[in-house]
Amino acid sequence: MESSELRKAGLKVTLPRVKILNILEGSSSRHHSAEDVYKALLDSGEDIGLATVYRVLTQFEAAGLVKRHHFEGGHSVFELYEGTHHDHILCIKCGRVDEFVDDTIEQRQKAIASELGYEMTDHSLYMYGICADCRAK
Amino acid sequence: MESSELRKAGLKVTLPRVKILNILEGSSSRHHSAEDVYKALLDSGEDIGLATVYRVLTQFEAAGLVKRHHFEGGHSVFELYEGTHHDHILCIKCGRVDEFVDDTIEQRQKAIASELGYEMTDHSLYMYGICADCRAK
DNA sequence: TCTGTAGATGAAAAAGCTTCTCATTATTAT
DNA sequence: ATAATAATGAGAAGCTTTTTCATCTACAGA
Repeated sequence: MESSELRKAGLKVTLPRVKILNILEGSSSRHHSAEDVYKALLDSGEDIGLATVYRVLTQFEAAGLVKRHHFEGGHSVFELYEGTHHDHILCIKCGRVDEFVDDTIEQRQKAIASELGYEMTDHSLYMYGICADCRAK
Repeated sequence: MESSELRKAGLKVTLPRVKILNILEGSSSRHHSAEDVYKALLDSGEDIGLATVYRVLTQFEAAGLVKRHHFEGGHSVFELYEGTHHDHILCIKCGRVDEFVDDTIEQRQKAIASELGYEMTDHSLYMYGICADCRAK
């Protein structure tokens, strides 16, 4: 059960945190805005405030349970972190998101960071385009 | 003079637009938030509203004079577009920004987009880390 | 050069998204 | 069970950015 994940993260096991974790784990889509999570909570009859959703997601991020992305458009998107880094490509028409990993790119990034004297802590690669479905229309 | 750039972009040559273009062109730093530009205008004695700064920067972006970046931290950063794409690495301690281009990465990106069925319209790679200076401290 | 009109501006209000405040409530170690 | 500590909800507040609207300006044509 999820409580162990929460305990491991040093977080008290509370109803909001369990419910939010449920939503992140048991949803067909992998990327959620805070608003998405909040609406899903309302839909399932939970009376949890938006402030709590933001707080909990931020804590989850700090605990490494969740990764926060800054897709274009201003708002944050959260994704369960499952131990594997990957990058994203988004369709600007329909919002579809695909994920990928490319070792060549990963290695060049590391090399570039150290060439420039940086100790890399994070990196994010977003590509934007029009997906096959939208082009077919 | 700058008026030709504005005319070429189909924009009337107005004082706010000329001044803002001046700031973008004649500044030591290449990356500016809207607030930065606004403050620079105030400092040089111009009485131009923040709303106009945003409007003008957005128009410049649409006209291809400027590129908008979404660095982490919520707000947009604008950079004069000089015909060459490049990516960024940012120091999370001091805010320093370095730029780089890597053909290997560029080509892998194109390949990945088409493998996934996308027609790529844009891409952005941001790396975050601690620069040499900050590590030395 | 004058003038009309489409377009640009400033100020303030509004709109998102996100965080903070604080009184109340729930969790957990004892 | 209880005390101490942390979490929650509701609303206010904060930030960045956009919109509204009345006023003003650039510039094409007379």
